Amino acid sequence: MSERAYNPQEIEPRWQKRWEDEHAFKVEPAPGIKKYYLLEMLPYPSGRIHMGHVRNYTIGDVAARYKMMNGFKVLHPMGWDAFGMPAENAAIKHKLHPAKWTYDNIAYMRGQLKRLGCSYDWEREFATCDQTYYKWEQLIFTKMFERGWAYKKTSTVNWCPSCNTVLANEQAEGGVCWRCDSAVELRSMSQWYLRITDYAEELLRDVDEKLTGWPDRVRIMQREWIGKSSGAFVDFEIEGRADKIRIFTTRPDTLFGATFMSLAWEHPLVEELSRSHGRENELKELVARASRIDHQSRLAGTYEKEGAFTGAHCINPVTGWRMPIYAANFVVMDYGTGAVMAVPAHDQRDFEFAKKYGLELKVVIEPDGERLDPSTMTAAWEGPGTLAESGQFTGMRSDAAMKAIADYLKDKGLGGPTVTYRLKDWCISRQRYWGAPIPIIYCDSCGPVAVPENDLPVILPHDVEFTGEGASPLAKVSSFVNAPCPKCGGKGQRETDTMDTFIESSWYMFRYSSPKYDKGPVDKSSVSYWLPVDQYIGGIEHAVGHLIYCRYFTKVMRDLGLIDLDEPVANLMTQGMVYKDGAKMSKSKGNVVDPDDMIAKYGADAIRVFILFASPPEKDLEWSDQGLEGASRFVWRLWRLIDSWCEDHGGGVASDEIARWKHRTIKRVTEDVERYHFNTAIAGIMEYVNFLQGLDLKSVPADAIETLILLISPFTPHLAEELWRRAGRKQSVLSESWPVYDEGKIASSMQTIVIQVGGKLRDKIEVPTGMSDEEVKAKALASSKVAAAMAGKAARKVIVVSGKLVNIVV
RNA sequence: GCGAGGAUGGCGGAAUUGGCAGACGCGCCAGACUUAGGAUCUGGUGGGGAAACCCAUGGGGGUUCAAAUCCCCCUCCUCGCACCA
Repeated sequence: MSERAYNPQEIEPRWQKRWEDEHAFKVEPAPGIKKYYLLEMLPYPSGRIHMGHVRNYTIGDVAARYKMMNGFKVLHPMGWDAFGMPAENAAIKHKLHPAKWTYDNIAYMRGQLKRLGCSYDWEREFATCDQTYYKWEQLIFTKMFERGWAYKKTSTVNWCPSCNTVLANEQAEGGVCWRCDSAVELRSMSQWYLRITDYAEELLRDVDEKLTGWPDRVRIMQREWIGKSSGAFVDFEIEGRADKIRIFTTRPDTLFGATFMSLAWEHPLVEELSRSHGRENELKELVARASRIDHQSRLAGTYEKEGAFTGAHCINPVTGWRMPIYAANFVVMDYGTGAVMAVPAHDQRDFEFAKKYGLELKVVIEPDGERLDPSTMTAAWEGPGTLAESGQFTGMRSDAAMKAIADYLKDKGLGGPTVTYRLKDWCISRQRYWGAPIPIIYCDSCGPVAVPENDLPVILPHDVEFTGEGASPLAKVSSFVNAPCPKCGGKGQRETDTMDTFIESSWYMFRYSSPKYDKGPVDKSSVSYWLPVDQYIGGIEHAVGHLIYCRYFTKVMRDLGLIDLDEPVANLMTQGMVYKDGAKMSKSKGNVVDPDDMIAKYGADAIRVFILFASPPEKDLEWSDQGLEGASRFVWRLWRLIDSWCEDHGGGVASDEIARWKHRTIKRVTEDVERYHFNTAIAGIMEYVNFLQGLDLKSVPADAIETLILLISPFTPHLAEELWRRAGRKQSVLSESWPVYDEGKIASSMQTIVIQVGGKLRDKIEVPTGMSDEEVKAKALASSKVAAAMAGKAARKVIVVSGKLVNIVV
């Protein structure tokens, strides 16, 4: 056998260069031709790609190449989510400028992606830290500001008193600073917010109506994240004061049973009420303990419910009951209004609290067939029932009373029906350098003013000192800070916070449609051709964050008139993680497998085969060096088979059997690729290869081999191109059509029928295809094995499944 | 606690509609070629049994001629949410 050794280290770079030189993956809109937008989630340029990236991009690349061969114009772009903290940390630690660190990383990682052989249109590449990108993001922000969709509000941030800096939540886990382990403090700061809650209802509705191509798991997570809850609000008068306490409840039917009031300890009224009643010491102790409850025990619910009486009372608006006002550690400030009317007889938390502090219970819902006695109850009754001691509503069913009481409150001006969302407005201020500057100038006389479009972008200044201390690094750059007011020309100071990097990744999929467009964020006609994304692929970890924000931005951009689209992504796939030795790959565990090493040793095609074959895309994948060896062996086998055939083939004529195998394999691989079952698609190709290997290659016709090359091309693109030329073809496999199967050629003249007796396999017979059920039944009953199994008993019933099986019931 | 998903050989996994359980691959065993094999090729490989056969898809029950697949109960694992009023 004369054979040339398979040499991926030579073949792969050669084909990668050729694709690049020939702009093989460059696409432009072609009206009238079907398009396909395939997108993988924007990577952060951390330095090197990891196996999770390899998996993500390999899955995407197979789908992209498959669609190309099916005649689609495929938009398959790649770029960089380039702003963010790691760049700044590198600057602090290694004295590298974040821009240099970032662009160096991008250059290296771009090379890695090219070595994987992915089919990206590199001419559309951009980094989100490019001025030409964030300029348009700043424009979108100013338009939102002008409409009141972006606003400032005071809220708390994590502050490390030792490092003298603001910490992100992930840097303050467990309430300690990630760098120095000091206890983290909370500080009030004025920050920018986006009114995502204005879109809560539409975001929720479209989860059901428009995200039909998304996994249910993600849709459920989004629904819960938005967290819509219907109920009523009620205003309670405070004794001796003009202001009121507003509460939200999902159980207005229990209003007549409200006997005290619970406020979050951060509630603005708590301190004032306690002070005016001389009870600030008691409150201080509660706050000291409550603010120390860490995230872990809050989740586990392992801390005790406790509270502090403020000394003040409010009045139940329907009963006139004097309700003591407590600060309670289990009421959270950032849901509803941070105030809860306590109904101890019908809410378990309130029940426990009332027992601890000796507060009164009032039963207002009687369960069916049972009478509740406040003095002997051991738990709250939270179920439905008939209203008792509830004025005009007494005797009404609780479900009907919910609406009736809410409507009554509205009539009397005491409250009314309302809905509450768990979703909160999006805080986008970051006290960081490496982000897009928020384009606002504070003027002493005009207040905050948006930077006009002509003055955009507000460029991030290059020369900044990175100490890791202080609040916003930009605040120390006077040349940046001082700027005239765009309105009155007077003295002004720039906003020195930068934007959350989730903003960049919220609209990049639109920018890819017209990445060089310089008259606005996007060219509307390009967006209408390419969008929505037909297939989006990425990690499940973005199920609520990124995937809600980009949906929100789509609606905002639509309402700003920039695009005509309600949802950015038609179909979503969330791929599983890559593990090694049962754990997520990480430097600290020392179980990282470096893609570069593997490419150098086995070639990209072998890695692609391994990663696709080892597990279906949605499931987690366990890395296996032996599995990779096996994939590599298969690639070698493919090479040898086809190479040997090219060396010496005798113009064979297709036998029925070869044709049957060919068409059957095309069918199987096509159907499996369509539903993203790449592991079984590859298994099907392996079986075909096993079959061909058993033949005298001289008898194998060209179409059998050519079909094989085309079928493997999305999986092992370099190998396919090389072998395609070897087989005498001049054009790239990319310009070939995906093979088509002929159902008529798949059918065999004989078929195997399984014979069961009492549901157990007893024999198999070969019959001509299309034999009638009656004849098959007769043949089955004639089998000697069947006779033995029946042991002389008569058949009570015979079930025949055409072309498949006969089951004889005795 | 609530919600979602899952459990199939030594391992990864397959079985599209209820119809031959274990495709394909890894590993392992045997053989061929070989100075050599961690290369390549051939064959074997769920468990028990000499065999006929029997047992087997986390455990238990059920529906059905027929169940990995449908229904009920239970165990364990993974993920998400969580004092949300």
